[in-house]
Amino acid sequence: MTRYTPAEIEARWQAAWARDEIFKAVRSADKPKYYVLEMFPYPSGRIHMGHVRNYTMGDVIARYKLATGHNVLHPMGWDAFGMPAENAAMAIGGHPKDWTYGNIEDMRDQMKPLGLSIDWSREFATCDPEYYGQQQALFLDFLEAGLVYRKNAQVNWDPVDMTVLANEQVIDGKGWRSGAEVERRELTQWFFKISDMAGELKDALEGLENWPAKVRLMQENWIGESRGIEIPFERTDGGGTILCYSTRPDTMRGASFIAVSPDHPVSKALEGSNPELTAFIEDCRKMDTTEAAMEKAEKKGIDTGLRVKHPVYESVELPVWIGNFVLMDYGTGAVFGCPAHDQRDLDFARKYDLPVRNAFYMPGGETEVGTEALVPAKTEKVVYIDHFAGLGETTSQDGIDATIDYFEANDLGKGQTKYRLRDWGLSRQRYWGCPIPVVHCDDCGVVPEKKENLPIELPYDVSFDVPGNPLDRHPTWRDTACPTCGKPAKRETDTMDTFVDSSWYFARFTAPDAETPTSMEDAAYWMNVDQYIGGIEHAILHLLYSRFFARAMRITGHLPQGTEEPFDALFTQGMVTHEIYMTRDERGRPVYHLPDDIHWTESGARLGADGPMVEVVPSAKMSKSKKNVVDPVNIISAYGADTARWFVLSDSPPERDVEWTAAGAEAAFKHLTRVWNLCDRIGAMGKDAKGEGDEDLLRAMHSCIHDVTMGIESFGFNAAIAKLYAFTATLQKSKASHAAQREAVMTLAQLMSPMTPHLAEDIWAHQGGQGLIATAPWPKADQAMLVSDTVTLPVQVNGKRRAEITVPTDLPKEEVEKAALADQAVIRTLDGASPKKIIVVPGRIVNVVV
RNA sequence: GCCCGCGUGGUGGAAUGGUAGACACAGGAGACUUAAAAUCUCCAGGCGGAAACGCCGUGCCGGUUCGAGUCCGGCCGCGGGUACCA
Repeated sequence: MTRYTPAEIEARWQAAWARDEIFKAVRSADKPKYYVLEMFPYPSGRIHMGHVRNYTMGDVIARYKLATGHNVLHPMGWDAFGMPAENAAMAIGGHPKDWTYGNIEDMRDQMKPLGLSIDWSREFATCDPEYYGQQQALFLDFLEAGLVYRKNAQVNWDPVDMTVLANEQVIDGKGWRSGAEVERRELTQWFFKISDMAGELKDALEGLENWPAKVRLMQENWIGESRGIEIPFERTDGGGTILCYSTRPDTMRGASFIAVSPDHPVSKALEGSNPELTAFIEDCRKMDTTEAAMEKAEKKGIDTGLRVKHPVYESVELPVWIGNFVLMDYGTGAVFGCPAHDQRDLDFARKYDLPVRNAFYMPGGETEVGTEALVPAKTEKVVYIDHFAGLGETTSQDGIDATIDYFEANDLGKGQTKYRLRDWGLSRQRYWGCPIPVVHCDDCGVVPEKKENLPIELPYDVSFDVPGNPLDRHPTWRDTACPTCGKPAKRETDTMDTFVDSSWYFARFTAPDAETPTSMEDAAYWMNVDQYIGGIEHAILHLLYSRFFARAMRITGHLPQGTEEPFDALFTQGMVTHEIYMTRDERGRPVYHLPDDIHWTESGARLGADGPMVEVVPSAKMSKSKKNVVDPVNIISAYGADTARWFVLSDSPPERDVEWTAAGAEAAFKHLTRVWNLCDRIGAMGKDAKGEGDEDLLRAMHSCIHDVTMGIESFGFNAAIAKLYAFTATLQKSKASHAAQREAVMTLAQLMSPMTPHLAEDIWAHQGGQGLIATAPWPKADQAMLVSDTVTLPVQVNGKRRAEITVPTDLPKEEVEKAALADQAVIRTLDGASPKKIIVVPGRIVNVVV
């Protein structure tokens, strides 16, 4: 008897796959193509369990598609630009480029032993000049097509470090390194005009049938289409009008104030005129720029002293307030407040003693609004009071529509469809990103770089010992000639948001060496991605940006028609989570520790055997910043890749988060050893050995083929594996003939091959299979072997299970009813009562209702 | 705050509106063994009962249905996103 030695088996078969180049993707007309892609990793330095889970799932699909006769494209690359590389350079010295490429080397070395069916010849990193140079070409084409523009926008500014901070670097309103109170500062920045496509991006969601409904819903809400109206309110001081946007113009009667954003032109004009008001606006500027911070902050305001006329009730004047809760980016940056029918407005009105006036009541009751605003569903009927357009009892939705019509007819306002989606700011004041290929010329202004000068490469000789963007203070890099007039000019020092890098890499994979961003021939053949797999945390931004990019690339001639939605099917896997271990430094800030460094003692978790106690924070997504990561390399070296792969697939449903625990890998290894031993035993049988129960074994086999195939197709990997466990047990106990057992074990190996490809190859070879199992045709379930003659039905009385009957599968309903009523347990439960109704669901259940 | 999910034994989880707890981990008992490991067999939601069996049970409250873990409404808890983390 031989032993299961994964290290040896896995190396051997990986070499065999490489030798035959079976994973190399080549265009071919004789097979249907299948493009499977997992979201590419950020090269943090170590692969973690989330990666193993993600890439193993993709690999199962890729290998299954290969076995079912597809021409598979399954590439891998690196999302290599980003902040952590600069942070590492600041923290430990070194260069972001060296750090990143070193990490890529390490991670590739850790990933390759997993035996993924990847075409490594297509690998690239987004920080390769060959990639980001093409990205710069795309930028120039987008610019020419009017898809990119510049405008002012606010950033988090650290006044001590004199640098722009990412939201993640702002902790409780303070800079993470300096501890200084962060201010908002306005900079001129580059934007993609994604808002122009808002309606289309929303409408097209409906066609994404193979996307999770939750992702489509999240995107729809994010785009946030709303039908409303823009209403100009005339200032009483003759200073013009203030344009307000409202989705509830039907509540106009209840309007009791106007609120404008602190960034609104009205606010800016008043700033400095009055110390109190100036202080208020300055205070608003200290708030984080994040939506969450603004929404959670206490709602505050200040009366500007300005007044506007109510557009309908002309005798009414409304005060104009500045409100810290009004966003300049949404609508017109000004709203009218109707406290009776909006909770936020009501809280605001109660706080500042503003009037609360109903625009409607619920039918049958004129109740006054207290601390809760009256906000019924739009489909509910309400009774409008003294409505200018003559509305009485109707739904809010009808009220809104009628009001918009009335306002438009009387030239009081204009109906508008607006979106919450804002344009995509792509400028970053950082070094480690794709340089924006434009030049600032004193005479010609902002000038696009010439394509022949691409790539505009990052300089290597930079330092991170002082805060700020090293490109800004580089002695010569900025100096260039204006592409238009040739005079000395300065390069743009902003680099691109890393989301740009990941918004088109899937297209680049179809022709990674092309001299242009894409090759139309290759894109036409390989696009779209048939199955995209990645974390749910990317449900909105990455996927929405990629959808925008696909459209923009279509418009600029970089992708063929039909690629506007680049991902035909999407699967969002859950995250791998782990407890977080934390101590605090002398300033009370958290310091995180790796699970490997934690020692569990009777008194709790310690850092090292006698070290300080560690605070255990509940499980969260494994992330480098929280250090709650587990190293899969240990598991691979202890048990082999097949065990690691089997384990991550078997333990929980792929879309759900999984809490990592060390237990379980051992069990997976034991099972694979059992399968190995089984193959060994069958191999040792006499070729002509007869036995009993061939039919039963083959029936179980066909049922397993069916269930595993369905499981793989529906991402039910854990359920598929449960079936494989059961079938293995059946085969282990089987006394069938050698021929039947050999067929069974070879089929078992095939069904396992997407999950444990190395072990499967070995069993296949051991049993004398032809060629590689990876390219052997996928087994088909014989329908005739799946049906049985009899079926066991549970019998319920009033919905509670009381008995079981076994009847012929094709027994007519009336006969099933008779059989159920004849059952002793049913008779006992009925206790003489006569059934009112009997429900027979063929093949499933019988329910007797009394 | 807002948007989107999730919640089932000691644990991970299974279950087209149709027998809740498949499969596995941890646990218990047994076989083999001088012994241990390994392997194999069996038990195992809770309460009551010798057993047959009965009652309860899928975060909480209510509803729809012959029948609800699954659908609907309202809560609670946890997680993801919240536009400069990727």
